[in-house]
Amino acid sequence: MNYWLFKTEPEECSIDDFAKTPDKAIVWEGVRNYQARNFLRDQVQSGDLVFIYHSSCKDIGIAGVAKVVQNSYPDPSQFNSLSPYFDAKSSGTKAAWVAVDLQFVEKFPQLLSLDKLKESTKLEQLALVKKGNRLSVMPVSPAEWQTILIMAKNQGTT
DNA sequence: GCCAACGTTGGC
DNA sequence: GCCAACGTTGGC
Repeated sequence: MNYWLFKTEPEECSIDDFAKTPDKAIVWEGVRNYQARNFLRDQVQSGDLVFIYHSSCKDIGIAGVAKVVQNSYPDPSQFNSLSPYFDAKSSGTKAAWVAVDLQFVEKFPQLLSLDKLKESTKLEQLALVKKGNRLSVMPVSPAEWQTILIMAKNQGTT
C-alpha cells in the first residue's frame, strides 16, 4: 500500500469529475513521461491512495483524494489515432505507456493551495514543491500524507 | 555518447 | 502570454 500525488489539469479531469461519479472508475491515461510511467507501471497498485492535484489553472493545489482500483495496463489512448495522446510508435504488441483506474474517495472542503504546501517545513522533501519539478506522478511518504491530510482538514474547519 | 536545438510543463 | 526549467530528439 503506497501513497501518491497525481497532477491533472482540471479542465481535463478534476476532482469534481470524480465526485460526480463516485461509484465509477476513471481511466487515468495520457501519462507520457518515462519516470512517471515507471511509477505507474511498477509501483502503483490497486488499493493505493492518491492526492489529486490541480495544475495549470486558477486555483492550484491538492483538491482531494482518489484510490487506485485497477493495476496498470496498456494505456488505450496511445493506440487511438484520434486521441491527443496517440503514440504512433506504440502497437498492440509494443505498448510504451500505461494507465490505471481511479475512483473517488473525497473532495477537500477547501482546496489545499500550493502556497500552503510550500509553507510547511514537513513537506520540503516532497518532489512537488521542489524548484523546476515536472513529474506528474510522484510518491508521497506516509508522514507527508498525514501532514497534508491534517492541513486540508484544519483549513476546512476554520 | 555528446550536446545543441527544440518541445513541453507549469507557475506566475 | 511569458519564460525558466526540464525532457527529448537527432546530427555528428
